[in-house]
Amino acid sequence: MNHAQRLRLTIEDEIVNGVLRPGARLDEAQLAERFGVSRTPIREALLQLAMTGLIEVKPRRGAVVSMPDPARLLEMFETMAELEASCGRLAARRLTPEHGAELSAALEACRAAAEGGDLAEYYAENTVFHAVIYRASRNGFLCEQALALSRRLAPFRRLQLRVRNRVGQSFAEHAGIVEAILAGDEAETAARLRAHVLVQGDRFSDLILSLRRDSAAA
Amino acid sequence: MNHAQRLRLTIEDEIVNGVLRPGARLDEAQLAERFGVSRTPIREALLQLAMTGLIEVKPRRGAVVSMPDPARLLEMFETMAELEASCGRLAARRLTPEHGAELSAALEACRAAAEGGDLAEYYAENTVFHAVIYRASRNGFLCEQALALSRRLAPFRRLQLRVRNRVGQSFAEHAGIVEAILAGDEAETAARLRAHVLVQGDRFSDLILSLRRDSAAA
DNA sequence: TGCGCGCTCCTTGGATGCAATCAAGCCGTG
DNA sequence: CACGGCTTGATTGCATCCAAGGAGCGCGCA
Repeated sequence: MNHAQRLRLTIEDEIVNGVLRPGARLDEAQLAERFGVSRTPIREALLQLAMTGLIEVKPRRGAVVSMPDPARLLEMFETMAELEASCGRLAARRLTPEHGAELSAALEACRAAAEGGDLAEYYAENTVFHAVIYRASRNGFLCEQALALSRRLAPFRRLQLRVRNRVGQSFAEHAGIVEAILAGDEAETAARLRAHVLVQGDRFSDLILSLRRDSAAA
Repeated sequence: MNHAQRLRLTIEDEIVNGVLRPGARLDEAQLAERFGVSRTPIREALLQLAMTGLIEVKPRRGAVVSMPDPARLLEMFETMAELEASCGRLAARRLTPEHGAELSAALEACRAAAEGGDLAEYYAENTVFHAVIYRASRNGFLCEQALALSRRLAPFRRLQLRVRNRVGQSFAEHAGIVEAILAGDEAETAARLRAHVLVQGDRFSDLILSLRRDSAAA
């Protein structure tokens, strides 16, 4: 694969996984030195990331990891909720036995992680769970869109699970969602998924406070 | 604005407006000469367009305007239907008098174009009509996503209206959608919008045939 | 004559160098 | 002492140059 593509994936990973925080500056020369390449592939990678919305390039002022204001973040979460609801609705309509089994397995993994009390593990299994729903929509394109927005929101969702008792509540919602999908209830699935994702918007003041603290610490 | 940005917008426009057809090859040197710049900003523009999905760059083999296979195109239209349904649902819930007025005005413009029998004009007013619905969702991010996918599908939707009597039917559906939104009926709005967009998938064999003929002619 | 191998040329990918622009700091003046 | 303009420095943006990798073509061999 190309340098630019590998760099793009690497930088994207670092943003998604929280190594590079929202607001962090991305200096071309610095990145070039770090990866041992010239500025050209760095520039190409940054431009591509800018198109996905993960970073922003201000003309003549370089690139920074996107830090949407709270209002926009809320819009993004709402859009995520709509995408997930669509995936879930289609999954409920078209569920194959294979996807049903995957879904149940992912739910069990969430249960195990929740009972284990390991936040990082629950976060990972939660991600898998949602990805299974995307795939179960049996619409590859929609699945890609949902994954893309999910990655874009990852830096912010990461802060959500710390809210008190959120893990237990989240798992309960997961269980309800699976139940609705297995029952083939499209409307119920969509409604539950919407609510599940939007909770993160309801708890919004917490998130804003976390962001403020993070950027103050940086 | 930058050269790369202007080039991106220009090339994007040419793809959306059918000047550059799906499958067309995008030669860097050729484009560079045509726009009187070096290959660097051309490369940057092409990479950005690749991230939006409008074009595909194959390593060492250059860029071509994306030509999704029929199955993927169907997935894309289905996703578009879901996005539009979401926009419509939110619009029905949150409609302001201003957006209501815009919606009625856009509907009237569609009526005029439909009665005038001008396909190009109806196509334009149709685009405006849908854009008004996106905006009426009062979610700027969702609106952007819908517009982006809409542009990406434009090269293919363009072929749809030629289907016999489609304009009249399309307008009737528009009227029904506006009615549902003004009534604040979320579920009805979503259902009607889904059906409206998916008609383009139902007529799919026509589209495939058009594509085959076009690529044979090219 | 048909098939396979190798060569050459064309295209892309990356590096480097140069120019333009913006930001910040400094000096002068009111 | 404060404010404004200028200058300088750093950084981006573009052009040019070089290398590497395929694809197509021709030649040779069976």
